[in-house]
Amino acid sequence: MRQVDPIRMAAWRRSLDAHAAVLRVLNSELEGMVGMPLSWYDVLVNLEAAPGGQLRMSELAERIVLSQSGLTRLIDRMAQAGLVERTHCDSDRRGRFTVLTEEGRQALHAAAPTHIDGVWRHFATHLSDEEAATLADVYARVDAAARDRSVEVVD
Amino acid sequence: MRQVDPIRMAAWRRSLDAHAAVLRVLNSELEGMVGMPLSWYDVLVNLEAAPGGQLRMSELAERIVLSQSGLTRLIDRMAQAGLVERTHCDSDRRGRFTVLTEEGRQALHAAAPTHIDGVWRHFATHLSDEEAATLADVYARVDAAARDRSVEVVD
DNA sequence: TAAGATTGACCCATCAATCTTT
DNA sequence: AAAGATTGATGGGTCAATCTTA
Repeated sequence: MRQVDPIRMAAWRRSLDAHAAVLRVLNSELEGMVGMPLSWYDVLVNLEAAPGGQLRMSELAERIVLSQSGLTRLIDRMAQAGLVERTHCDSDRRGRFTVLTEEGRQALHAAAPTHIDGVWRHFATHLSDEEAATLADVYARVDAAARDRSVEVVD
Repeated sequence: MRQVDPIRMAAWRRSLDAHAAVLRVLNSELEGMVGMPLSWYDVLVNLEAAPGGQLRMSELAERIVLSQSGLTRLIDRMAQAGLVERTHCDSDRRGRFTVLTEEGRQALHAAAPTHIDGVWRHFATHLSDEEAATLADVYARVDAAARDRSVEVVD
């Protein structure tokens, strides 16, 4: 069992609280301005960045860090709202694609300015260039390690 | 409306995903090893650090970034399990205190090694000393700004 | 009237079980 | 039997309304 030094523990606690606080504000602003929860926005962003505007359910679930069942229900609601559609995968008929609709693309573009402005005001404006680079670097490593628990060694 | 440069946006997205992934692992490990969710652990840590092992509901809600109603229900469950008790505040009888019980203190000490070890393996071990100091510093500013939305200026 | 806390109605996520396809 | 996705049961969170005390 390892100990964690005070500086690293402070980094952990501060980042936890700050993330919770920022997420709460961003969610509330996006919901209030364009009536869209942040979880929907994340799905739309990932779909638009994907080739053909479509992703497998399992792939999408992994990207937005959501359980498969949680994603099924999230996509249910978004499909109900017309922002995405489901199609079958020809090569493997167990799988399904979630496809961005034109309406979904427009909703994303309508929401983006509010969201990006919020990220600026509540997060990015507080970082120097060096700090931003450090965060991007650090969290790329942390993220990769947490997602790939098979490399976990008790040490 | 501001734009956010690619480095800061990368810092934001990476930190979001990494936090979600790390929280998921820590929660799962704590739940599996000692049968306690992370939300309970956070409450216990805050109570133990407070003078007299007690905090007002509103104060506790703010610290763990939870709505007041959410906290009421969280404390309901923890009191049911015997880890905390509620008392009334003499000077202002609208308010109530949540007090750490001896059982709660023991549960915290039983859970701490697992949690601290998890924070080390999934987060702290990936940071250099300089990076840890940077994160603690950055998130102290971000947290303060997000909590105090009254200082928010559209700019 | 306002503040602190709680409750009711509702939304959303997870685990375990299930169904289909490989 | 295993993988991809979905469903049922359940736990836990938020907003708006309510109750009590200041």
